[in-house]
Amino acid sequence: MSRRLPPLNSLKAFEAAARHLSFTKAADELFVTQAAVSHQIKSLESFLGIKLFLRKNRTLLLTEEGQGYYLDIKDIFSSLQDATQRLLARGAKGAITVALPPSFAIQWLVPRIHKFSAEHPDIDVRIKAVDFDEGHLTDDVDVAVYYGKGRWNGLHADKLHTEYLTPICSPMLFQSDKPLEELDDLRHHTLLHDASREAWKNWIRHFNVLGVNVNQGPVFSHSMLVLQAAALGQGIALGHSVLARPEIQAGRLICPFDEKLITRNAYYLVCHESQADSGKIATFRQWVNTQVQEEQQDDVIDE
Amino acid sequence: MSRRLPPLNSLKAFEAAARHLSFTKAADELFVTQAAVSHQIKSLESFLGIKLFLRKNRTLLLTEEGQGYYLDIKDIFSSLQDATQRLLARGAKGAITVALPPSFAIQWLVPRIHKFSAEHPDIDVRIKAVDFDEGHLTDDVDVAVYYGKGRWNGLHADKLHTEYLTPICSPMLFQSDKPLEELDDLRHHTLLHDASREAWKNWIRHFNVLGVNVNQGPVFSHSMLVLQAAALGQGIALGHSVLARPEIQAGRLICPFDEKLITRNAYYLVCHESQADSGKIATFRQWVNTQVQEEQQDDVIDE
DNA sequence: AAGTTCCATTAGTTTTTCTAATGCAGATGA
DNA sequence: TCATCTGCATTAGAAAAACTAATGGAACTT
Repeated sequence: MSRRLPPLNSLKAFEAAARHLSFTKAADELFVTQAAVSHQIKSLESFLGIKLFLRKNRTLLLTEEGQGYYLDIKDIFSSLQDATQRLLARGAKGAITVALPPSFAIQWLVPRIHKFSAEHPDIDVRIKAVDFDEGHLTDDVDVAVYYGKGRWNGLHADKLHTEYLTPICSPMLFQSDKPLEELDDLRHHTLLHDASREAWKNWIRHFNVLGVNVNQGPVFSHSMLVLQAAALGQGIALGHSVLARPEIQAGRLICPFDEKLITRNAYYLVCHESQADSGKIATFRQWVNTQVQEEQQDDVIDE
Repeated sequence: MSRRLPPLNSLKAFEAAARHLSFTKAADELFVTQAAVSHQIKSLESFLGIKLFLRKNRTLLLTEEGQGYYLDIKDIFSSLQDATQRLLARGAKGAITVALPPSFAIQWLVPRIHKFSAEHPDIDVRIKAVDFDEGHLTDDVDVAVYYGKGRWNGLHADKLHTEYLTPICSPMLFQSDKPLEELDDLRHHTLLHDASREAWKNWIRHFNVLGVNVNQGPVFSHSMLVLQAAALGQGIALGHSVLARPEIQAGRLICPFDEKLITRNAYYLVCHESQADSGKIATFRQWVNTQVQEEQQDDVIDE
């Protein structure tokens, strides 16, 4: 296939120059200098071996050949514009797949997603709960929620909530005969653990709580299970503020203490850097960020 | 007009990569490395914010969006190809205007131009005789014949004939009673001058001819008039080999001496450098050069 | 398990494109 | 009619884009 195409960037200059019949105006439009346009046109003319413009005294005219070529090129640019527009429109709607840990899905995204769907009926959201791994941003997943420090290579990450850890338990437990007045009273209670006992261990150490055996109490594989156990009065969990929030607001869980340990990790909404700012992904990111902001403002007002 | 066009050169890479479904093959086609294609595609995808390819294990696939875009882009490139082809075809035929001195037109081009027209019926030749000036390669003149040293700024020049000057006169004069056996006999004859008397002056000096008064004899404004005067037996002209040739061949003029002074100047076919190698101008140049070559070969054989 | 095949990435080079400063020629205008 | 302006061309050098060579990784093949 003999594809001797003209230098494409020169065509851009040619189209503008022919439209304005002025190199200077074309240059303004393209945000370059008049000299740049002059160079480009010259290189196009010399590639084609055909004069496209007649440089008259003070006006610029198209040659016959130039006129004909301009009409063609104009259409071609317009087609390209259309095609690109269609592509972008297509990228702006359709399905978006979100991968995230089940607990975050249940406690945060699912209760809110209907609002997104109402605002953006074009975008069909698919929620894919995955056991946490940080490798889920694959071909069929557009965005994911990761828990971590916010630095992933080649990925764009929006921090969602500033999280803290605080003990939570059923209100029944709080009213029971075992005291829960001060931190040291934790020694009388069962601790409920999430995946490992590290979280409680850090918390206890940080607030210098005495007499607590952190190695006791059941370990659950998922945060949701811990919350469930706590709600059922089986012990005291160390609640993530974000995940526990709905249960606390519903009154099924309470925070017996005011001590809050701000975590170094947080939930992040991540996507490929290159896709962060366009189409449906940008739309989704924007919506999520707005949600989070509104909630954190509410928190401030609550306190 | 919001023209956010994608980077045009990336589109070239995209089209090839999508057609081959392989960056490596696209790179081969475009005579670049695979890395270059990879970069271009990446920049296009990041401009659009949309993944165009799925990089699978060992195969490359277009995404849905990429597929749609490819079909559009393919057509666009093909339109561009067509438009450019049409333009070049148009540049290859149509009218060609030649500006040249009247004498050269009459003695050389006009007698031969019918051959060109026969070989290239698409090209309509227009001959514009102009009094010599070297400024005639303007907008409506495609090629010109200049007399000079062959160096004109920004112009392409093909040397036509190696010229020499030698006295010429009517055969009648040669047979008359005034002798014309050796150079010094020139003193007995009228010299016919072309525009100025410099030419004869140089010739006389170069061959060390004695006793000739160069300041005598009529001066004519055009070479043609000198030839005409010589043919009518009014004196001895200093003939340009190229211009006098037809008259000599026809027997209306003869060269009484063998002394020939090769000129520093010559006739050149000139055109704009940028247009020299394409379209009808290239065709015309090629034809003229062929003519000249054939004639000079004939000359060699004649001698 | 070693060898392939393809694409991605990195750093550095080459090429292209652009700019700033002038030049030039033909209007325009006092 | 002389100075000024407007618009394109040209030049040399700066900036940006494109490309290369080398290397790495992942998933096939043998």
